[in-house]
Amino acid sequence: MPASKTVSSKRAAVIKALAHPSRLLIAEALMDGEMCVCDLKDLVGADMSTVSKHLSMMRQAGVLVSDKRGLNIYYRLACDCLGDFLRCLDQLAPKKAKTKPCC
Amino acid sequence: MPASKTVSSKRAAVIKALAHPSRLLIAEALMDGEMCVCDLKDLVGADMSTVSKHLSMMRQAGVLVSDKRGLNIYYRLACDCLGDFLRCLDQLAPKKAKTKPCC
DNA sequence: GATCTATTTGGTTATTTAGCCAAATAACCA
DNA sequence: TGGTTATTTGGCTAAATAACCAAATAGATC
Repeated sequence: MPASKTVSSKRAAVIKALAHPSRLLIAEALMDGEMCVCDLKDLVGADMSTVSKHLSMMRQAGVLVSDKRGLNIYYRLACDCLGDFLRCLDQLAPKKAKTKPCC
Repeated sequence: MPASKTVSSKRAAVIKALAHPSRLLIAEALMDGEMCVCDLKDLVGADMSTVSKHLSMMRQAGVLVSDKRGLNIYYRLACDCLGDFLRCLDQLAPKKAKTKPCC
């Protein structure tokens, strides 16, 4: 496997961690600050075990960081740059239709 | 389905278009300028039909734009902002290990 | 019009992913 | 200690994805 491909694999794993509606929703919500799993479960509207698996996948990819306090586990974005990342996204997939698709 | 979720679905589709080693490799290569399918096939090292399906998926997501000239079809990035997007990625998934994972 | 070339499309198969339920774990409180 | 709450893990099934091959399409060129 060429070096350029293994690099792309690592990077693709990070992107994949955001490439699901629920996971992206979680990432967007965490831009405003940390949240615990039960709050994220309410946000996503899925089984807590499902949300938990999304979260551990995002943590493993390096996108999220977790922190246990009392009974709750709080998750937050690992990197501020994710905000820019998501804003770039809006240029490609705008919430409201524009005359030109991008840029 | 809540509005925030449909928005996340559209955005997730864009991210998904980059969330595969071959597709990311393609996007990275296209940062240097347009390429035709047969060149991208050599880059990725997969069957041309496989590459073609990746490309049409990326085009549908709004990430790529294509342009037919003569017998060839040339693909290029739809948006310059993708460069920033990928650079942010490097902070989360660096090519070389850093002491701290991010930021 | 026939043929060549580049690309896409359709079909099939193997693999991966996402979801839920039930059970396990871990921390707190009585 | 035993119970309660929050979260994770394991197991299973259904759905989505990626890969290949073969066939179809669409332009060039003869």
